[in-house]
Amino acid sequence: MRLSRYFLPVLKETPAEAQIASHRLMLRAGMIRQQAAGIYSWLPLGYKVLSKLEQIVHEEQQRAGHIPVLMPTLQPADLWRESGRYDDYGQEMLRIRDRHDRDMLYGPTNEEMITDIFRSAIGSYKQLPLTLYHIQWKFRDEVRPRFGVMRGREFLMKDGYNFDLTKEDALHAYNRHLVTYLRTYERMGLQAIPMRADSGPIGGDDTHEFLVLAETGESEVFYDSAITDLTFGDRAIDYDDKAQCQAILEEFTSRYARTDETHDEAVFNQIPEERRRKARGIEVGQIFYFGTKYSEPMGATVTNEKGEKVPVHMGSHGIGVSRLVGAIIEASHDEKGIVWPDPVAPFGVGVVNLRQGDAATDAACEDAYAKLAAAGLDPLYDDRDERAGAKFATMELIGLPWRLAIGPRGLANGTVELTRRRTGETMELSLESALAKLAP
RNA sequence: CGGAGCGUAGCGCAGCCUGGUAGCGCAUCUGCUUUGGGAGCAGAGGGCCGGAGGUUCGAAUCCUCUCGCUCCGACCA
Repeated sequence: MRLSRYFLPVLKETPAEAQIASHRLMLRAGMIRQQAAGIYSWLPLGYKVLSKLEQIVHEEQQRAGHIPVLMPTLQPADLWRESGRYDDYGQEMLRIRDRHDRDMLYGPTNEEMITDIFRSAIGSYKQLPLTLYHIQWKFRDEVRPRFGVMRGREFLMKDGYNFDLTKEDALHAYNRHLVTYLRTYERMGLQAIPMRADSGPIGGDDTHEFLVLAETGESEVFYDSAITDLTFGDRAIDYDDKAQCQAILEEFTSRYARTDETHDEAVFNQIPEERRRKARGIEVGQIFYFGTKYSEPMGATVTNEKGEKVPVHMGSHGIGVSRLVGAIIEASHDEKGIVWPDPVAPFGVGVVNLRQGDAATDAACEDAYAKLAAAGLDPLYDDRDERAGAKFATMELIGLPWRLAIGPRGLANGTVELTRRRTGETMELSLESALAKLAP
């Protein structure tokens, strides 16, 4: 992409309303524009990152055999009357009436609707297990939206739902989701720690929240520092292997890690003092097992081997995709701007023309741009008629992992400058060597 | 939902107390000079002063109502 033809409305000054780093940087980098309290348009740069996160989520869900669907944002109130949540949910649910005076709502979550879909088509235990998920916009009419996309009213969430014959199978689905989430967050360059949490209005017995440690997090968390040494890595996983998934759950949840809702000071104090950590975290996902809470009242049953109709065991599992954009920035930025982890960066490399209009420099930049694009590196070429300083500042603000600076000074020696955003480390080398380094 | 603020040019702000030509910086446009860390000079464009009522000869400014947004707290998949 040529910056001169792109839409990247960066701001030199910080809008007054933005309090935390991710919100400030998203506005300054031209990623989002606020349309109302807690409601944002996603501009090209932000949308690109959001799409990359979605893609990673899709890949990891489907790797585990979970099946994508897409449910609507608007739902009929009657479904929610069946589960009893139409009255329970409170004012966070945006209620709408259509032209025929039918009660509708903008979905804050989809347990009822997915249960309805399930019951309309599935009747036998032989069709289980089944896990369906979608990535769709949700609306929760928060009393006080804040922190940009971190606590918006409208937000993009992946929500998945498992249907199983027995509690044991459903708990395997729970474990399987935990495993997929560990890999998902790690692929995004994040450390998200599963912590025992409170189930809240979804209800249920078992639940873990995934938290990214960050000073601006809304949750207070307590953990054993040994847990931050764990990495998922590139493990080969058989998602149908119950023992393997169970072992991973135990590996990642055996150390103390809890939010303030479930914190137990006495247990916490048994950890050696030097490993006790109290910090703040951003909740980026949650998994639940809730059994027959919805299947029973809504009649989602299957016939088992003995010919009996039994309600299915369910769980739901969410990842806050739009919130993750903010969470990644909170976890990865410096005083100059965003520092994207490579896998989620909106562009792979930024090409900076240090002397726009100089024939030799322009030609060298065009050449580099074409080669980077051909190598699949998705370059962003800053070909604006700006001075070098302004281009550097923009590149640092939007946080691309690599910057390739080309100017007459280097060209005289046959070199370009390759700079790593995260470290600031700069190498002067030939274009060919730079290409080899970027696309080995 | 309690408390506190703020709405003036695309962004950041001043002006309001004490009523009388709507301003500053950045950004934008034009020209010239510049050109390796957010350039300089000269010129130009851009405003329903959130909205509606009211007071007044006259309202960005005073009064009333209203809408929107933000912050602190409570709440929060």
